[in-house]
Amino acid sequence: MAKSYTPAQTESKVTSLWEQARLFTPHIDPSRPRFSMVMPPPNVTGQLHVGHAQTFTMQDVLARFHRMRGEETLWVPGTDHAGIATQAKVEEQLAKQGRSRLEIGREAFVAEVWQWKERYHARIVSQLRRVGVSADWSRERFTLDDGLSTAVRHAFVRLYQEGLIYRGNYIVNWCPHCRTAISDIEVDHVPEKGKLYRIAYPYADGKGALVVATTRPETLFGDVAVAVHPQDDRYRSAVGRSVRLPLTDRVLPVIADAYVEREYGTGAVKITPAHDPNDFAVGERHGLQPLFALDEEAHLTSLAGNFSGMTREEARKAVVVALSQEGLLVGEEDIEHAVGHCSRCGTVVEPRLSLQWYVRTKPMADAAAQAVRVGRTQLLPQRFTKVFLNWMEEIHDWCISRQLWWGHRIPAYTCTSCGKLVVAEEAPVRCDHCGHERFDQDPDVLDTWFSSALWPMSTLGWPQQTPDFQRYFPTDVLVTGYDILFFWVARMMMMSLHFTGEVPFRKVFLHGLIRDAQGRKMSKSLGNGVDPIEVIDRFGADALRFSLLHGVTPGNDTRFSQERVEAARNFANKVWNAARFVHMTTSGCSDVLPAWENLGPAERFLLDRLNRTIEAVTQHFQEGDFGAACERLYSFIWDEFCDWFVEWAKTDLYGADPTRRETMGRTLRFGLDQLLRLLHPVMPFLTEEIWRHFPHQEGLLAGAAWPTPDRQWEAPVEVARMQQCQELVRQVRTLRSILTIPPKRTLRLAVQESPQTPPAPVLAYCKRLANVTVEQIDVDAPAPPYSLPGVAMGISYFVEIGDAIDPQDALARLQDQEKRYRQELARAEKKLANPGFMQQAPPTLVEAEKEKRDRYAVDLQRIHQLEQEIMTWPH
RNA sequence: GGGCGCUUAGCUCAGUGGGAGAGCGCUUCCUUGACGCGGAAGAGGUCGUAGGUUCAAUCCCUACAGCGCCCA
Repeated sequence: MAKSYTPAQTESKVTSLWEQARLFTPHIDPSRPRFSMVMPPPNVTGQLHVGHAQTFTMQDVLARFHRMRGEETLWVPGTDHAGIATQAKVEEQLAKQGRSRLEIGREAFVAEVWQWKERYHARIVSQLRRVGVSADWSRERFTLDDGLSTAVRHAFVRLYQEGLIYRGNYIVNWCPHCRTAISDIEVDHVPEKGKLYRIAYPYADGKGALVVATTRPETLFGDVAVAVHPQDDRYRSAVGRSVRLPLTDRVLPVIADAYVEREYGTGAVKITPAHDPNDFAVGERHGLQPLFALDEEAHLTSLAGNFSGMTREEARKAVVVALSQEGLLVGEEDIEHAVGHCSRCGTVVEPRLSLQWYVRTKPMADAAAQAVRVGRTQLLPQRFTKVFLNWMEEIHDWCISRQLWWGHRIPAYTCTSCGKLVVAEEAPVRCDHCGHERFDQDPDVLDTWFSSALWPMSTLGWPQQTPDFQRYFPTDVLVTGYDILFFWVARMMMMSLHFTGEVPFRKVFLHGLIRDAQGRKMSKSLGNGVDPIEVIDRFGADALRFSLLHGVTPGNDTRFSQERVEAARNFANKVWNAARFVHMTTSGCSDVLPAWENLGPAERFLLDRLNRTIEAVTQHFQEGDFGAACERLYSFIWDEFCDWFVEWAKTDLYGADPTRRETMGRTLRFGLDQLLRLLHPVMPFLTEEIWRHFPHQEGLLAGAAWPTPDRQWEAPVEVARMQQCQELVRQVRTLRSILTIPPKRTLRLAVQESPQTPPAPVLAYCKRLANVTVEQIDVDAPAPPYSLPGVAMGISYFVEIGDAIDPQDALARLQDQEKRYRQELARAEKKLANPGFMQQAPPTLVEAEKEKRDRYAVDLQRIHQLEQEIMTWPH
């Protein structure tokens, strides 16, 4: 094995080994337990960044973990067409070439988008493979595939037939830049400074004026009335009169409607039904015909006379100037209000009356909320449950039509002869109303999330009852970011429960977002997005994966920094070298663990620690706590295995006893074997490569069995003994450091025999680590010359310094230790003397406190003895 | 306005009702036969503020402050 781990050379090789073995394509076997999961499909809009790498690494860890546990594991990969986003990208590209989609037409444009899709799809798949995802590529899906499109049409038609999809003229959130409707949750509300204008609408009879308050004077050309509150005494006489609409010749009625807030502004509001949801409702109630003041690009319409053709912003200024010239601008007041922006392009959203398709969400939302309430689906961390339920309880109908070309075309057809609307999975051939044979299909497409909502079902074959669907649905786990809880998770819940009666997944692990080193969100405009491939090229895929999981808390955001990746790379190298050591020193040994009775204290210590690590890591993976799992793996491997066990092992490996050599060698190999299995889900390439250097029955590590804890490995006595050894070593090292004794110089260590003294084999492990020779002396034996005394967990010892010892110095050193131990002892005694503690603290804790007291009492007693001894030294 | 999260070592962040932790950085030492992408020894924190519950609070509760996110 090479001196350091070189990821570049091994990753592609290991990838092809996995693929040749076809380990990631499960075969249906109902006698086995099963684990299934769908990949949240990344958008083909662009390439992946490290945030994607994180979510897919988490999923990969779960897939590998469950596979190793012997479960028939399916992880379905795929990509999403991302209608509005991808269309915008391609339009941008065309614009750079001086072309536009309207110019080239729908068919040619869609062909362009498919080319874009192919390019980014290929890029995304190659990125995923480099990250190491162990998904079943033979089942890969794309939201616009035939099967998935069939599912979309099927769902649409059924919901329509059930009255859960309807078409209607309502106010939608209209993005004048994207020129499409968007749903409520695609609007970001941003507080902005604005003005509340007071405008005089003169009464038509010339007697005075009614002053209305508005933030949007430019829409006045769409006004159809002025409304006041019916109980507002100020305006009682105004109701029923008429006012003249400023800057126009039109005359408007003054109406009374309880929607008007008397306290806001002047208590009189202009009613513009085509551009405001509340005004629309008022218009409906009063039978008023809406008028469009703004067109689809938010330019003023011909109703605006001289102002027509202006943008909203231009028109506002111009209208205000014109009003003030006519003396109709009564006042303006600075205010702050929430303004809706298109979450895609940032343009201010224009509420606009238009004919759109909607999903009636209420019934489905109730079912979804109930499923979460009773725990059929569990959201983790749990705090997201409240957020989810809250949203579900206040859900609005979902506008699903988009005035785009890239997406699933709405399966609604209008007879060109009689105008009859037909909603059907396939285009109708003949109108059953008039017999005509020509239809126009609705030009619009569906919101991308409509198809995503079906993803866990449609990728498995739904609406067909395929073997995959029957075997793998409902899925077990969904891993995704909390940012798409409403967009996606909620909608999958609704669709799945409605169509199948089942929840789509039993658990949802919601994770946070990856931010840059300064804590900012990664974005294209900031240019702070990180390409996982660049990181992999520099540090290796395993280092990237580990860095993306280590130290993360479920549901919390994480900062990405190169230092973290470097630390992970160093860890990978550490693992590599531990394996290299085992490889070099134990080549003749089998990896079968020797019988327990043949194992020494160091080996038993290792197995005890290993046991706990297996338990902890298994539990953390099951709970989706990847950060905690990595922490545990890191400290077990680095601190316990490398820093201590391997160092102890050297004593036996380089020793003269062939039995010890064999026992230790086999334990080392076994320990490494187990460690590789535990680490494999997180660092699959490195561990698979190391695995190849050792002979195995099980084939690839990716297909090997997950370790199981063994109660027989619990060894509290040996662990305590080895901890004494660790403490003794640490104390000698500290002494060396303080006295600046070169590490090379071997010191003599004399250990007093006592009931607490560990057996000789344990003491023998101290020799190499502290670079000492060890001899045992009688408790009553005089201190060796030139030696400093100390006490370590019940062991009294003398370290021979070799120089003349100043008794004052030795005494001071002991007294310092005594002081610290006294404090500890006092703390323990104080607790034990507290009746409240004795009566109410858990008995185990009281016991532990007693043990602590006894331990410090023994140590203090030994320190006293040594102090007495020093007193007898010549001063 | 409602909800949620965060506030712990210089930086980035874990963590637990009962003796404050990691990584990086910093100081000193070490080319010991796995690893300098390493080893050893250290320095460094009134765990945001003020109350409360408890035998015991960094952890639970309340209020407040600051930062961030979501919803309206």
